Amino acid sequence: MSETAKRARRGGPTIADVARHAGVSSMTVSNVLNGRSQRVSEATKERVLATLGELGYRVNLTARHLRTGRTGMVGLAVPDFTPGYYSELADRLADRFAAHGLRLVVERTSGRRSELESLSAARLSVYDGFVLSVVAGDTQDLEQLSVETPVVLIGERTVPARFDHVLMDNVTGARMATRLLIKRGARRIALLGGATGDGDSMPQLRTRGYLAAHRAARLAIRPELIRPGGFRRLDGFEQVRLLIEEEIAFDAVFALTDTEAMGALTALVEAGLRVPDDVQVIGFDNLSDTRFSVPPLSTVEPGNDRMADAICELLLSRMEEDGERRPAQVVMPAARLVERGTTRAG
Amino acid sequence: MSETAKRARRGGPTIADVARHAGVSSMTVSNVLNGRSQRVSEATKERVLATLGELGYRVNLTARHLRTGRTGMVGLAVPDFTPGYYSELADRLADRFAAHGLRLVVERTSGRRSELESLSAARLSVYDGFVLSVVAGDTQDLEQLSVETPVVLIGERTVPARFDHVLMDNVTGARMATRLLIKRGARRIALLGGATGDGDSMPQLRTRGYLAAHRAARLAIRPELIRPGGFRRLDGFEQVRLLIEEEIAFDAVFALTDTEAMGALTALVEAGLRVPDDVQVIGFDNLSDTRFSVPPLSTVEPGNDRMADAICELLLSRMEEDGERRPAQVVMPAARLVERGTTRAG
DNA sequence: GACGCGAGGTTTATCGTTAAATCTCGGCGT
DNA sequence: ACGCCGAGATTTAACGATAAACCTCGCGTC
Repeated sequence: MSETAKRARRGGPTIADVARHAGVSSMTVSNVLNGRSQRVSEATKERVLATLGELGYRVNLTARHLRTGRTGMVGLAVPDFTPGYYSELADRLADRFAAHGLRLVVERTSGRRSELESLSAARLSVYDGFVLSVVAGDTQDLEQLSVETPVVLIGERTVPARFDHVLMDNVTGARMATRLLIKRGARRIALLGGATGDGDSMPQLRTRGYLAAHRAARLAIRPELIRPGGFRRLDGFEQVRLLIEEEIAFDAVFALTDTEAMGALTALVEAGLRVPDDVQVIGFDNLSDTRFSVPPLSTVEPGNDRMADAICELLLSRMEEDGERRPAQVVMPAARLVERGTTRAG
Repeated sequence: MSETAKRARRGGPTIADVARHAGVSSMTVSNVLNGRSQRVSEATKERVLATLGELGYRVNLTARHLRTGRTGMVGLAVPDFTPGYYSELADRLADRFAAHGLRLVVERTSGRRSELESLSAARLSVYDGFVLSVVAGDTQDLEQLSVETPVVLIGERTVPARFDHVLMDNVTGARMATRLLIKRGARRIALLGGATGDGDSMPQLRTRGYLAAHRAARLAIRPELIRPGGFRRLDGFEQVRLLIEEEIAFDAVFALTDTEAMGALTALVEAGLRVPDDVQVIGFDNLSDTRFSVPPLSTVEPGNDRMADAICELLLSRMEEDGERRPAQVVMPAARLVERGTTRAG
């Protein structure tokens, strides 16, 4: 009776229920569940397994977690769910963690708040490990963040030295991209999403590469070609339209992200400009979609697979029994150019 | 000493630690934490709050969950992180649940296994509610799925009547899209991603709408125009290329998803065909990106916002104290045409 | 015959939090 | 003087699973 009431209130049968039905102790059931077969005879094991199936038992992960301290879940915080760099990263990471018996779950760093909200709160306690992208977050907040959950940071910001950190070589990548455009004949390269200043945000770093390539080639920097704004498809589209509308001459576009480059491409086609004959275009990130634009987009491959590998390895090593002691590491794979159809042939 | 050891082993301070430092009982701390201020005097409250900050206490969600049965988390299972439709859905849902103090976390229904893996296992026990898209999953498996966690299904498959279910009007939407193309003069409409047969998978349903519109217009159905395959950008791109290569005449394209339509658009442009003059194009889903293609894509809006509303409402009502009794509901918002630049003007 | 040993169990004590019941004590009505 | 009240706390008992310590035999050994 009280048992029925319990069942109705919440949850299915517990280990104790199974134990009672099978005429054994809870621990024996637990041992069967966890495959500790040395401690259980073949006969009892059979009996327990039968009862397990009969009652439709499901392990309660929350309880197990409280006791063992492991959930088998790794969290990934992304700025938003829209497809692009982070969804591809998520897929890559999910594969890798799955290979280690861990499941990846993705959370959005809620719209307006800083990422830190998603850390500082107790939210982390649910995960065995956490991957956090530091985009808008303030380095300050990170400093005073104390968590026991292993964390790997991704992103370009300078972060406290105690964190493992995986990042792209933004400056070099951007310099390579710009240099390629110059080498292929471009003289007036529009920079979409650019941001000057000596901070270390992604746009600032990539802009720095853009500027460095210009200086190296002794090419004048034209401030009117550095277009600020977001990095979405729409932003690329609008910035190119504005350039044309304002009659600012340009013969190449370096968009800070592939998504933005795709938008730029669209605007160019719409305006009747030929790519790469009239205007060359290059992006950054090497998203899988970029192979299927027209023409296929030239871009910077920031070492996506190596980054995913590194994130996974670093986090796993921290999650091990005594991996806590190892000093924090910084991994920055080399960037590489992918020349496709939006830049002229060498 | 033993306290230090404990701290070092795992986790920060517990309620008990705080209580000891503040010279009160655990319950008093708990009451302060949960804002049950009627039970705590102003003075003690101050003291506890001070100690809380001093020790850097963070609530352990797992323990709370075990005790209260609530996590404050809602799960969403998607087939992949990358496709556009699910990312947009996830963003929509995250906003809505956030407004109710719940956080949405997204899981991938692991690559090859059926979605049911993500349900049948204990994984669900972590969530207060779960949204599951039934794409490849077998209806059979769903039948024998017994969980206490409230679940809302999304997707086109017929599902057991005991589940709340939100779906698109695939047939009508596809019929409307096809009819529009015919009305605008199309006579040979290629169907990308089509699948005949009387199943109720998304492609089959949308194909049914395509066929129905043809019959209604007494327009011959040409089997060579029904192109099977996936629904990604690449698939749309390749199918159009194949059509051209095989010299199959067509004057319109109905792509089963917007993503695929974008790929088709690219291939058409590349082939020098003008849209919508030579070939009209229409997609399905009304992804936000489609506004920024060239020309902007005409498409079918399946009622995305209403679907998100419905999913949220249904799940929330099930999550309430005694919402379990309400009979299961099926919600299917009306589809609506969005005429943009890839179809001719009326 | 005392002892050790290991296979196959069971008991006990938590993990951190909270619902519910219980305690304490000064004030107040009759 | 006695009972009652209620604000402000405390104590107790879970939630479900499991690590660690502890039983209990039957059997082989010196």
